[in-house]
Amino acid sequence: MVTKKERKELTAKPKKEQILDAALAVFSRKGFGEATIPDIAHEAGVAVGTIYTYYQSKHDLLVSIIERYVVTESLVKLWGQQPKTKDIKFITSLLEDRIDLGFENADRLLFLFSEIQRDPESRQQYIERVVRPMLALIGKYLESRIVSGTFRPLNVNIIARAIVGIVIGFMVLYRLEGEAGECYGIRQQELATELANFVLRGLQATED
Amino acid sequence: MVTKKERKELTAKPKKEQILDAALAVFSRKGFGEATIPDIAHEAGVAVGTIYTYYQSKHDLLVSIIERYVVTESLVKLWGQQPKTKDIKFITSLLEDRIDLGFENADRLLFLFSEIQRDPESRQQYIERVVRPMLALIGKYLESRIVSGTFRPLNVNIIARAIVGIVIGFMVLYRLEGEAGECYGIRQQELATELANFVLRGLQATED
Amino acid sequence: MVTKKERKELTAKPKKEQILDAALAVFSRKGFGEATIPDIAHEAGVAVGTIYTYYQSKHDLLVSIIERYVVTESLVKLWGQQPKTKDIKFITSLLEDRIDLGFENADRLLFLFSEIQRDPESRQQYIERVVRPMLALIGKYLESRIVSGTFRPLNVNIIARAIVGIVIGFMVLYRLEGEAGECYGIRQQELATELANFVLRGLQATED
Amino acid sequence: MVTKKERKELTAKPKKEQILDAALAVFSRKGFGEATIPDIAHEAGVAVGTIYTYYQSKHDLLVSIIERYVVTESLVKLWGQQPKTKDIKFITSLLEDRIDLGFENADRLLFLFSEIQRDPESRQQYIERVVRPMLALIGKYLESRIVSGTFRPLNVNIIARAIVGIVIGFMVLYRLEGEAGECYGIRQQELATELANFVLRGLQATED
DNA sequence: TATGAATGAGTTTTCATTCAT
DNA sequence: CATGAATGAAAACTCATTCAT
Repeated sequence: MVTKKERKELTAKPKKEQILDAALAVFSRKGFGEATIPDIAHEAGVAVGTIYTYYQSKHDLLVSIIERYVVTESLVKLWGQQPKTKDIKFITSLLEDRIDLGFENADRLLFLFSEIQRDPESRQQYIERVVRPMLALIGKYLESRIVSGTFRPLNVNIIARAIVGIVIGFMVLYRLEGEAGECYGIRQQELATELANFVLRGLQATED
Repeated sequence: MVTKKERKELTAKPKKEQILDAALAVFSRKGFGEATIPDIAHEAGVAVGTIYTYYQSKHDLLVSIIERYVVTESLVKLWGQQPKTKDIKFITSLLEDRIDLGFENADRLLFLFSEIQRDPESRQQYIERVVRPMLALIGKYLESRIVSGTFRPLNVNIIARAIVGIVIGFMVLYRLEGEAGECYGIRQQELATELANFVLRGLQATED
Repeated sequence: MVTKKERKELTAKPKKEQILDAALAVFSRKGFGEATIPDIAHEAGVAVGTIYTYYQSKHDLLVSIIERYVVTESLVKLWGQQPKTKDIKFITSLLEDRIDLGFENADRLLFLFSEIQRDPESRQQYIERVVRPMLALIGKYLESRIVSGTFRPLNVNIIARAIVGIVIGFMVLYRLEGEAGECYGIRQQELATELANFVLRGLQATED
Repeated sequence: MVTKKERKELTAKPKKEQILDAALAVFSRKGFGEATIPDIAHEAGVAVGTIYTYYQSKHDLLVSIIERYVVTESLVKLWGQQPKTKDIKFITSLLEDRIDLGFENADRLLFLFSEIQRDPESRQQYIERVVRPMLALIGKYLESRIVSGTFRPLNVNIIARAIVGIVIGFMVLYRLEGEAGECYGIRQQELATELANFVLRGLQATED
C-alpha cells in the first residue's frame, strides 16, 4: 500500500517533469533571460502559479534542469561498459551514441553549455560527473591501444578532447546550418561510420 | 575636408566601439537577457544615457555585435589564400589560426553561436558569409587532395564539418573545463600540431 | 433533540475556535497583511481548505476575531458590578483585572487596536460596547466620590481616560520592553497595588 | 562649491523624504501589509519605479521609517534638559510636549509601535535610544524628589512607566474614539494641566 | 467534512528607455 | 554630446480562494 505522501509524489511527478520539460524547451528556444514564466506555463499547459508549487524561482528551474542533465548523462550506460569491443566498433558506437543524443537535443545542449559555464557550481558538477569520466574512458582506451601498437603514440589529453570535440562541434554546426546544411539529410549511422573512419584513419590515404 | 557629420563619426568611433566591446563582454559573461544597460555602461565607463547616443536599443547592440563578427570573420585573410602550401602546413596553420581566435574568445564565440542561432537573419548572414566559405575552402582543398591521391576518398561534406567541428568542440571543452582542464597550459602551437597530425593521420599506426 | 445542523454546529465549534485562535495568534505575530492562510492553517493544525469551511475569507477571520473580543470584553462581569466596594479596593481590583487581561494578551490587544481603528464599523462597535461603558462606569464612580468629597474636583472625562490609559500605556511599554524591562518580573498584584496607590494619591507626599 | 555628488544628495533629499513621508502616511492608514507600492507612489506624486531609485524594497521603506523615528525622537531636546524647574511645571511641560507629539502623530505612532515590536532589531534600537533614556530621566527626577521629601516613597520603575503610559494610553484612546470622544475638542494645554495635576496629586482630596 | 494542488488576480520588483539639465 | 534621475511597461512572484478527491 502506498502512503499519502508516496501517492502525492507519484501524482506530482508527471506535472513536475512536465514543467521542467516545458522550461527546457522554452529556455532552449529563447534563452534563459528572454524566456518568461508565462511562456513556460503556457508550454507546460499549467497556470503560472502552478510552476511555483514545484519550483521556488525561475532560477531554480534552471538549476533543476542542469541537475537533471548531469544525473541523466552521468548515468548513461555506454560509459560504464569497458571498451573491449573491436576498435572500429567501439569508436563507431561511441560516436553514434553521442551523435544520436546530440542531434535530438542540439538546441538543448547548446543552451546547457551556455548556462553551465555561467554557474560555477553547475560547471564543476558537470565536469566531474560527465566530462571527466567520458574523457577518462576515451583516454584509457587510447592508452591501451597505443601500448598494444594499434594506435600510434599521441598526446592522449589532446586527442581525447579532439574526439569529444568532433561530436560537439559537429552538433553546433548542424544546429547552426539547420535544414540548409549539406549534412542535414544524412542518416546518423552513415555519419557515425564516416566520422569513426576519420578518427581512426585520418585523412591520409594508406595502403591497407 | 571632413564635414561636421564625418568628424562626429570619427570622434565618436572610439567610444562607440568601447561600448560595443563592453556590451560583448557583459553579454558573454551574463547572457543577453541577464545583462543590463547599467552593467554595460559601467563596463564601458560611460553613463547609461550615452549608450543610447550610439545605439538605438539593447537589441541594436546585439545586432551590431553579430554584424561586426560576421564582417570581421568574413574578412579574415586566411580564407582568401589558396591552399597551395603543403598539406601538413595548411592544416596546421588553419587549426592554429582558428584555435588562436577561439581560445582568446571562447566565451564570446559561445555566446555568439547561441544568439546567432536564435535570430534567423543573423544566422543566415553568418552561415553565408562565414560558415559556408570556410567549409567551401576546406572542401575544395580536400577534393583536390583526394583527386591527387594524397587523401583517401571520403565524404567531403562530413569531413569538412568534422575538421571545423574539432576546433569548435575543442574550444567548448576548453572553456568548460577552465583552468582545471588538462589542456589548459599547453602551448597553442603544440595543440595545433597535435591536432593537425590527428586530422591527417587519424589514430591508426601506419608504417611510413 | 438536536437537528443535524445543530449537531454540526456543536461538533464544529472546537475546530472553529481553534482556527480563530490560530488566526489571532498569527495576526498578532505577523500583522494581518503579512499573515497567510497557510500560516494560520499550520498554526491551527488543519489544512488550508478547512479554514474555508468555517470562515468565508481571510477578512472574515479578522471580523470574527474583533467581534469575539467586543462580545467577550463587553460581557466581562466586573463592569456590571456597581462600585460599592471601598475606594481603594475598587480601583485596585479594576486595575488588577485589566492588567491581568492586558499582560496575557498584550500583543493581541495591540494588534486589535491597530485593526479596529482601521475598520470604522468595528471601531464604532468597540467604542460603544467596550470603551464607552468602561469610561462611563469609571466616570460615574469618580463623580460619586467627588460629590461625597472623597475625591477632589476634577475633569471626569479626562481623568477617566487617564486611568484607562495607564493600563493601556503600561501594557504597550511592557510589550515593547519585553523581558529586558525592569517591570518584567514584578507580580501583577504588586503592580496593581502600586498603580492604584498612584492613581489615588498621585506623586505628592501627604500627611496621612 | 558643491561637488556633483553633494549636489545630487541635496537634490535627491527632498524626493527621498517625500517618498518616506508618503510611505509612512499610507502605512499608518492601511497597515504595512495592506499598503501597496502604487499607493505610496501615488501619495508621493512619483512613479512606481522612482521609489526603487531610493529604496531597495518595500521592507527597506519600513526600516527607514523606523530608523528616522528612532533618530528623531532620540534627539528631542526636552530629554536633554535637566528637571530643574518646579515640579508642576516640569511634569506639565513633559506631558504637554509628549501630548503635542502624540496627538499630531497618533496613527503614525500606533503603527510604529506595532511594527517596531515585530522587528527585534528595531525594537532594541527604539528601546535603547528612546524608551530607556526617557524612563531614566523621569526615574532620576522622581528619585530626587523622593529624597527631598516632595514625593512620597514609591516604586520608581513602575511609576515612571505609569507616567509615560498615561500619554501613550491617552493617545490610543484619543485615536480610537476619534471625533466622537469627549476629549476631542479640549485644548492640549488644558489636558496637560489636568493630567499633570492628576499625576502629582492623584485622585485624593487633600487639605492644602 | 477535510484536504491541498491548482489557479490567476494582484503584488513587488526590474530595467530599457527617455529627457531635462 | 554626456549625464543619470525618472518613468512605466513588463516581468517575477505571492497567496487568497476554489474544487476535485
